[in-house]
Formats: sequence, structure tokens, C-alpha cells
Amino acid sequence: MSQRKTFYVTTPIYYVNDQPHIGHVYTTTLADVLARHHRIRGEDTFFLTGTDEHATKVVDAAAERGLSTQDWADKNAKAFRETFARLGISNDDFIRTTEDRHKSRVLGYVKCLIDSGDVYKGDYEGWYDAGQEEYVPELKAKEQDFKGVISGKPLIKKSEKNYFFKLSAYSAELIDLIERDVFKVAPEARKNEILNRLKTARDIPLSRTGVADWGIRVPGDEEHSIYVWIDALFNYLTAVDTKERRHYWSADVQFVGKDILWFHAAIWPGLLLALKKQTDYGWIELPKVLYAHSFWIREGRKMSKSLGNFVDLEEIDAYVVDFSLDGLRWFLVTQGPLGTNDGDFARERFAEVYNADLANTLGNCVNRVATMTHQIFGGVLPGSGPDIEGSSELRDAVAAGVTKAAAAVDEIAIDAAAAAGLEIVRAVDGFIAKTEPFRAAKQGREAELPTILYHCSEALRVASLILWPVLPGKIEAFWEAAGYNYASRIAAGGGEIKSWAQWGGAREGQKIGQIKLFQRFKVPKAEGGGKQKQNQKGQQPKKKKAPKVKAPPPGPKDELSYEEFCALDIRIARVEAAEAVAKADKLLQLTLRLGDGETRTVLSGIREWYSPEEMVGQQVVYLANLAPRKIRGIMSQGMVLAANDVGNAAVLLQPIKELPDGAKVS
RNA sequence: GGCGGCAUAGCUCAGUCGGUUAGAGCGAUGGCUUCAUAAGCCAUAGGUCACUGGUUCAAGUCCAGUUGCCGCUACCA
Repeated sequence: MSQRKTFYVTTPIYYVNDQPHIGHVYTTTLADVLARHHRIRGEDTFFLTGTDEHATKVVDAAAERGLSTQDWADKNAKAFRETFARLGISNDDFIRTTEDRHKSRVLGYVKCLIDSGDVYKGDYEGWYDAGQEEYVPELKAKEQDFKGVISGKPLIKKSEKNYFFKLSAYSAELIDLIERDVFKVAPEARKNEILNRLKTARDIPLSRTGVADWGIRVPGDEEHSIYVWIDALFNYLTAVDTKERRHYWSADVQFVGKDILWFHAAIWPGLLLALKKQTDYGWIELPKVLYAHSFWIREGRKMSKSLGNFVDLEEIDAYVVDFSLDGLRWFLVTQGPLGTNDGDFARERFAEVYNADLANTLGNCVNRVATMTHQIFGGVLPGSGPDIEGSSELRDAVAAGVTKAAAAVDEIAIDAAAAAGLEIVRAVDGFIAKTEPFRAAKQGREAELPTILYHCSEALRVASLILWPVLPGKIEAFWEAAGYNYASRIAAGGGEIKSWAQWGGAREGQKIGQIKLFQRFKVPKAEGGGKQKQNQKGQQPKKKKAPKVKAPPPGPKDELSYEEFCALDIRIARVEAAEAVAKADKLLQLTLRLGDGETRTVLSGIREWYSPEEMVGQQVVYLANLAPRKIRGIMSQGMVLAANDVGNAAVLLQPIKELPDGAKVS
């Protein structure tokens, strides 16, 4: 048996605490469509998805519900698995990071990296400022003359006990590989982004301490757990690191959302480069393409947890009821945020696209051709007669569509591939309008009918092959009605689109079944004032970014003694002056009056939400005895207190009535 | 603040190495047609190609600046 070309595609593994929503479905659908494109080509295709389960929060979430961590993870992993199954996703495997096959291999990789020296323990030599109890980055330390900002005492070189991965040792090589597209990061804008960031790449922590009995321990050092991100990234490798599957490596295409670009475009390939150097892992190459799509917004607004406006499973199901599963897939693929811009999941738009592309164009065309075949030839396909006007042009259009679609698939432009398929259908509609088979008899052109109807059916057959990856359910129904056995041949690994898409595959004498693939969706007439257009240009709602995940912030203590509380000097203060800080987007410099003519200068990161003008004269709640700190060259004496609104906007706190400046809060 | 990207018809977007009247799909309007799912076909839409300046025989397409938006990054203790 000759070696079939392989194709390995992955989605991220999904955080098991999440409820599946449109974002998960989107990424997974993209991978599914691409996998099917390659299956119909006859390639040995492997499509992987799964769940990421070792986060500490999984332990918490389970505890909150009185479940064991494993039970909670099982339950949610099952939700993902079942959702994808129900949505017709054709993944070949579903990996969970809590599975032994994953854990055992990750141990092996990490051990190997430790042995090689690419993972080292804790000699993170940082400049520690004892006064501030924090590490100061090298550059900053130099700026400060290696002295504490406040104390003026010399910084101490101190080391943290942790495992680190030597990403910095691989950044130059990564930059080179990405620049030359050996490891291709797409779209282009993401590539630039990552190249820029790699320039300043530092070593990254690979482990954490103090985690409950959950996760994977660092081999040989039970006090440390492998950082969950590292653990998770390895899934792409563990799933195929077996004798039977190793030939799938490396991944041909990895789909991710733009939010996790850094992990997949820098850390992940960095780990692989390090592993590859080791004798046992010489076969490891980098993935070929990392594709970072953008996000769905909804009716012009960003989807977020705090807004609670995710398109969730319930709604996805409702869309499937109204528009069919393939209708959903079509919308996701053709209207989705494959590029750098976010896409809008808007119901009105959904219905428009569904009706225009699927009901009016594809469904209607298939139906009209079948009906004419029935009326004229009793439902049996005639053989083609001599060429007539327009027939060779139609064949050209079909061939062009096939070529275009194939090229699009190679570039992962699955939206363009779908469009190429639909273009063929449009060409059929145009051909029918031109040749008017329904009038031919009256005009004495009966002789043209076999050619006309054969061309229509044949063109639709070829279009169906291109459209199958996006619309597998409906296209298979079409195949069944027309007696094509492509579905079973693809399922058996015998896809052959190249030969199938050649002109002439439809056979004289085959039955053309009548079928209505996509019912037109009637927009419920709910009038009463014009409908408001969301998402007008230039009126995009201002979006606030989700907070970045940084070094884990020290959470609140479980308990605080009264004495500790009393140690806080909280006061009411009046903003006497406010101005934006130069070279900082978020900072406002406030001059606070505490009464008795005493004033303090405080910097606060609230500029996004408060202008200097509106701040002046306001009373605020002020923590006065916080250790002063130099920010942007200005000494900030304490902090102004604010609470987080939905979407993480800061909202300043104020006394419910005017108070004397400097009033004590207790 | 630094780096990068984008700004083209009502909407979503194409526009390759700069070169005749700037394109597609959707929507809208008008006409044709009836095989078909109130579907189809054709025509039309007068878009300062963000703004200003520059290079060139010639710029949406290159350069500089301006404005707006987006992303990464710094700053928010």
C-alpha cells in the first residue's frame, strides 16, 4: 500500500469549567470542515479536539458543587464531547488532559527537558526589593541604580524556587522559522505580532507550587506541579505519540483563537524545538500552520462573561431548529472571523445569508433541476447531447470552481472554498435562464433538452463535492437522492475528489430524486418602528479588554484580624487637581486634599473611565498609608479605591453625602 | 507611550508587480421569466477608494504627516 498523504488538524482543548458556547463550536467547526476537505481528497486525516482539565479552578468549581474534582471534570468533558457529537463534528479522537495516556507522556517530555537542561530549577535570579516585597525586572533595576525605590536600600539578588523553560534559548530560531513560514502563523497580522513579541521573549515558568492534588507533578520533585498551560499544550503531541499514530505528526493545521496566540506560536513550538534535540524525539517537527482566528461578537456587541451574552448551547440549538445544522455551519464558515476582524453573530444577518445562499440558491436550484428532469424525462437523467450555446461556458465555470476551491483549501480559506462551490450553483441558475428548458418544447428545441438537463445535474454534482465539507448532512441527502455513493467511500477513507470532480461523473439513466434541501426561512414580521441597525460603521461599541492573566495575584486572606484592619488608614479626600500622566494611557495623576491643607499626589489607572475634568472637586475614598511607590517617574502616595463594574470598568467609591475632607473611614 | 495592522458602494468584504470607464455577494429599485422554496435571470445603484501633502507620464495600489479604529506591549499596588 502506498503511503497516503496524512493530514492532522487540531482545535485547542477546551477549558473544562466552561459551558460550551459558540466560540468553541466555531473553532471546532472550522477544524471539522477542513478535516472533511482533506478526507474527500482521500488523505489519511486525523482530527483532534478535547478538554483541558488541570486548572486549579477546576478543583474549586467541583468543591463548590460538592463533587469530587474528577466527577466534575468528567461531567463537563462529557458535555463537550456530546455537544460536538450532536453537532456532527467528525473528530477522530477526544483527548482529556486527565487521561493516563496524556499524563504519562507529559511526564516523559518534561523529564527529558529537565535532563537536557532546557528546563531548569528556580535559578531565576531576580532583583528583589525587600521594601516592596517584589521582584524588579532587570531593566527597571538598572534604571533604579539597583536600589529600592522607596527604601533606597540595595536590591537583593534572590532566586525563586520554580522550574523554568528556556524559551529565550529558542526565540531566535523561532523567529527565523516563523519568518520563513516553515512554521506558518496565519493570518499575516498575527505573524507580525508574534515576531515582534518573540524579540523580547524571556524564559517562562513551567511549574507552580502549592496546588492541591490535581494536575501533573514535576518528575522527581513532588512539590511542584507542571503549569497547566504547558500540560495542556502537550495534548497535541500525546494524542498521536503512539506507534500507530506517530505518522500523523506534525500537525498540519492548528486552529486557535487569537487570545491564545502566544502560547501556541511561541511557547508550544519552543517546547517542541527543545524536545526535538533529544535522541528519542528527533522525529518531532513543528506544526506546519498555526491559524489564529478572531472572535464572534453578537449583534454588534462583544460577548463576555460579565455581560452574560454568549450564544450558548440552548441558542445554538434554537438556530439549528430554525436553520438546520448545515445552515449553522454555513453561517459560521462563510461569515465567521477567519481573518483579523471580529465577526458579528446577528440573527437578521444569519437569516439573510441562509435564505440567499442556501434556500434561494442551492436548495432551489437542486429542486428546480430535479423537477424539470421529472417533468421532461420522468426523473431519469438523459445523456448529454451535442453542445449548445452556453454549455461549454458552464463546463468552464465548473472547472474554474473546482480549481478555485482546491486552491482555497490549501490556503485554509474554507470560506472561499464554500463560495467557489456556490458560484457553480449560480452558474447553473444562469444557464437555466439562458437555455430555458421549460420553454424548449414550445419553441421546437426539444433536441437541446438532454444537453441542458445533463449539464445542470452534472454541474450540481460537482458543486456538491466542493460543498460537502461545509454541508455534509444536506449534501449527503442530495447524494442519496441522486444515487451517488460518495458518502460511504469517503467514510471508508476512499475520497477522490480529484477524479470525482472531473466532468462526466453523472451517468445517463440514473434517477434524479426530488428533494428540498433548505426550506426558506420566513422572517417573522414583528414590526413596530423601524428595526434598529446595530453595528453601524463608526458606532462600534467601545470594547473593554478582558483583564490579562498575569502572575497570580495574591488573593484576599480568609480572615483578617481587627488589628490588621485598623492598620489601614482610609480617608475621604477631595480631588483638587487631576491630569493625565504623559506616556501612559491609563494613568491619572490626582492631587488630593486631606483637610488642614495637607495634600497628596496619587496615581490611579482610571483614565479609561474618568476624565481629569470630571474628577476635580469629587470626593473619593483614599487609602493613605499604602507604601508610596514611584510610577512613571512620579511618586504615588497611596491609592484611590474603586470597585469593578461588569466588564471590569472601574467605578470610584464616594461617601453617600459630603464629608469634611480627610474624614476617617473605619 | 512603544511596535504592528486596518480605514474601498447602505451592509460584509475583494482589489495581485502602481496603468484604460474601481469589483463581488447581500440589501434596495426597475424590467424579464414561470421549471423552482413569493425562488431565478438581467439592468441600475452615481463609492471625495478616511484626510492632507509628496513621488511618478500615471496611485485605492508607493512615501510622509493627520484623524479614527483594531491588535500586541508598557503603565493601573
